[in-house]
Amino acid sequence: MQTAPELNDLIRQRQHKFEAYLQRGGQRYPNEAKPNATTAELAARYAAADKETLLGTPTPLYTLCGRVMALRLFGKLLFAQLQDGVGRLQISLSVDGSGAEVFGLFNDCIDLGDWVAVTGRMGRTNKGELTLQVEQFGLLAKCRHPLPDKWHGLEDVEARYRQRYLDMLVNPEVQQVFLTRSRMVSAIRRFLDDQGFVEVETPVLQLQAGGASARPFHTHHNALDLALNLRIAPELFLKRLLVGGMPRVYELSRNFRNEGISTKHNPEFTMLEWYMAFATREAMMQLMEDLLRHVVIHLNGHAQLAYGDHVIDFGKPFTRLTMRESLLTLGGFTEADLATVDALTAAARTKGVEIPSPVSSYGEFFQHCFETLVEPQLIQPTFIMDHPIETSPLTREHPDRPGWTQRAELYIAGREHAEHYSELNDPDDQRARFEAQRKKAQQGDAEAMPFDHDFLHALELGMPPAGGVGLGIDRLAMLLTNQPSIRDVILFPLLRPKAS
RNA sequence: GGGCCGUUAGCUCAGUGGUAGAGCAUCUCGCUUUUAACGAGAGUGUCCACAGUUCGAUCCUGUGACGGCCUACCA
Repeated sequence: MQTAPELNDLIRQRQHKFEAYLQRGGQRYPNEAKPNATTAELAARYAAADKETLLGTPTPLYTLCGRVMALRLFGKLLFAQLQDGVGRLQISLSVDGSGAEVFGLFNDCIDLGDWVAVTGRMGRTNKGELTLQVEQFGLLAKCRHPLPDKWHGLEDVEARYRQRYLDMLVNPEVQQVFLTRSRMVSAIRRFLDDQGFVEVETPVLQLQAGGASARPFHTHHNALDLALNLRIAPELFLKRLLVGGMPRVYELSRNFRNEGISTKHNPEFTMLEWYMAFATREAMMQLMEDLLRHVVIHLNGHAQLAYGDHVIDFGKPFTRLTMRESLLTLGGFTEADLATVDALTAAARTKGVEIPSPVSSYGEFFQHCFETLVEPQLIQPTFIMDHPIETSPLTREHPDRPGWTQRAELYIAGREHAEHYSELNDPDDQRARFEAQRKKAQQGDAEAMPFDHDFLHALELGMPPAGGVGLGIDRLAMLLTNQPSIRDVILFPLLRPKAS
């Protein structure tokens, strides 16, 4: 919300209270506040202390710093809730206990939302509530705007995303989501580090945005007068590091794709990619399974994760199906249906699959059938292997299954979460695929991958056989925090600016 | 990009073709043990914007802005 040029009454009242506080000797935005405890520490330390004990042997003086989040006034006594980022604790001020001057200053000048430092001793009320009995206080930072409803909080999703700070301060559970996300990322890093991987950082600003099929964001470097793109994937740089002799590397980083926004897509998103020399797709699948099981148990305490209406079990071995097998078992197709594109089209039509016109290649339509009929059923972690070569232009062909590739995608909760490959390291093959992409670009495909001569040069020096993985961090965070939209696990999701 | 829905007080929401209400928050008064404290009283609005229809529009119609959900591209 922009501050209106004319202050409304609620804002003016708060300013008047701030001015009154200053006139009565209060300090303006002091910098030296020093808490010696937190609400959570005191609640834990005195959890067992009863009222008489606290009265009989006074506790040390504690100073807490936090926001005033609730006020209950009884003439010469008041209770407030102090929120300090780790918890909430009741505080009280009274004419008897704090003195008329201190009580009056607080009562007259402190509003909901103000940051205060309060000093006092612990006690219990008649109802048994642990309470810091305040003897001195100071205003640290004034809250100059009225806060949302104490009961409902801030529910307007647009306001929550635009003003995440406000969302977090009135909806403390939002902080938990991002705390979980942070712990998840730490756990992933530790797991890979323990496996001998090295975390690296490769360019975000790239001459050519390669490594995926997506439209990039364009930018410009002034001093070099150079057109640059924000990366869409780190892949081609990480593979260069394999050439350079680093056998296990990963990058956990932001990527940028100039595409639509949805509950599953944000234009900037976080992806983990790792590459491991002398490893195959199968080894990558196993490592991914081990990683996810480790992270879920580490964060959750056990391997079963509630997500929406489902309970997802990371404890059992993940299901592994070729895409073809999944169409037979879960898609309801017969061997005969899968024999030709015409048979597949006819069978798909009876199942209500939308038929593109003209019907695409066998492989593209095959994958279309998979996405429509099978993907929504893949709630429990499932690896889908051997994609058609038509939909996987940069992947090794399967040595035993011509027309199919050594690729595997991990599906959880009906969504794609990770990709696993036996990486292509034959420079002649790679050159041919770059040529094919160049043709697509010339035909107007804005997502075709640019021809990367330097990458090809690196491959010509020899890249060891390797496995590679990409894992969507935001989507994993959605799973672990039980959030339905990617915007709920991104602190500041991209929104259109409001017209002023 | 397409479809559907939404936008009313600081917040959460009702509501009406005759210029609008509740709860919380705010203000005043009372109150020294509350837990969404309570009691009495008060104030609070560009009803998203613009245009049209109408004697009269917050309400009906159109256009636009922003958001949500679905869909498309994709991870």
